[in-house]
Amino acid sequence: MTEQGTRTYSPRERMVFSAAQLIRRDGVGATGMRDVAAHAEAPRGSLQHYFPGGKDQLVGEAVTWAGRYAARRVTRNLAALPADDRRPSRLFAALIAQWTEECLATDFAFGCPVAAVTVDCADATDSARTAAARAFACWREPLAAALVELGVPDARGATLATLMVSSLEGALLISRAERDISALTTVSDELGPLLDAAVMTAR
Amino acid sequence: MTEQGTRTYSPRERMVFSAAQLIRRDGVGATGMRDVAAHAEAPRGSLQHYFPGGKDQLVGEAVTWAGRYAARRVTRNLAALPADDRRPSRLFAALIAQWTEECLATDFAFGCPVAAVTVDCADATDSARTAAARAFACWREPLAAALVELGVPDARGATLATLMVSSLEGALLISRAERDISALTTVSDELGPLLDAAVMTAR
DNA sequence: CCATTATTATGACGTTGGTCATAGTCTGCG
DNA sequence: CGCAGACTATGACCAACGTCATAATAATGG
Repeated sequence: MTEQGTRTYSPRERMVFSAAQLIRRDGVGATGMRDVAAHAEAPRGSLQHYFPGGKDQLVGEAVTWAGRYAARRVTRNLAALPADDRRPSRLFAALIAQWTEECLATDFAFGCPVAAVTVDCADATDSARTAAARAFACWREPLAAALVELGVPDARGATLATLMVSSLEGALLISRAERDISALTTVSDELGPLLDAAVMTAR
Repeated sequence: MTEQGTRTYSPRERMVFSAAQLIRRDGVGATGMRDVAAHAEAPRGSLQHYFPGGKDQLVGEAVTWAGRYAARRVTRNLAALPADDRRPSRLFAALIAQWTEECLATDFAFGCPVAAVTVDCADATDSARTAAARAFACWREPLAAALVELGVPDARGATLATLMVSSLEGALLISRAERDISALTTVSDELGPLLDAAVMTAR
């Protein structure tokens, strides 16, 4: 009721959001529709009303939402870079740091929902697989643009963005399995110089 | 019966092997015990006999097997490197190539079983999660040793191995979602120079 | 105030999954 | 032969899931 800064979300939005949360914690198979409704504090009857396409539709929307969320993180972290030190390595470190904090704060309960959908549905439901592909694209696109803005040559922006997302995704996987953030920090430290070197080659 | 080069596997081994195959294709949740027995052409009754610990035990053994399999791949590809060009980038490219061929040959049906178990069970069954962690360690260890043998300083062997596994794992995820191997080749190409540069710094 | 639509409530159906119980078959050895 | 032990066969149980059918309630606009 109280209309503060954070706007109030509709039940439908909450369900998509909750689906993404549960999926990235438990996987697609272990996430039930009833669980989603309960987690979103939304009526169960609304499921078939808002998502007549069933679970496939809900999973698809959840992963799409996750892709846009990741993209927002990129542009936000780019904007937050200090004016006197805007190197690609700083952007990558900031992104890794955000995931790292999330791991620590939640005791490694959450992974990436896009990864979860890919692993669980890549060979089953094609709609979910293509949604995951779009989510990855939606994530890499602003990242490539950010790299170019930071001085990386156009030709390498996209490939380095792919490398960044790959490393982040893999390190997140390892960190979650090991319940230890060292994989994340290692990737950030090792990849930083490579990213900054790409700026120099523009010369 | 006929004792040729490929030895014959026991029903128990076949079930562990089949479990890994099905898990990396469909995920842990979507892989049923009955499916595993059928895929292994093993009697269903043997499940409770060989795996009294139930599905958890089977999943754990499958991911452990996968870790050892990945480790074997590393040492084998290291040994197969040409004598006149033994750079870390060649080893990484060979590993990536193996996954790439597998993706293409199976129309991107399979991912990594360790990733699947991590995504599906990290927050549920702790035994599976620790098994996945051990599998990652079992994979990285010979990789770090290989890098050192190729001239990488001891201090960086482990961290670069982590970076390699992370990138490979993440690129595999993206490639599977996109049904396109470009993420895998990109990672291989971009990371190669960095790996070789680590040899030079030994000077 | 009514009618039409949007939303929510609830129970049931059919399937599938993991697990257990029980009994059967095979194997080797004394 | 006969009897352990290892292995296999099979059906039942219970819980959970996605989906559907049906009805009730709220919101909206004329």
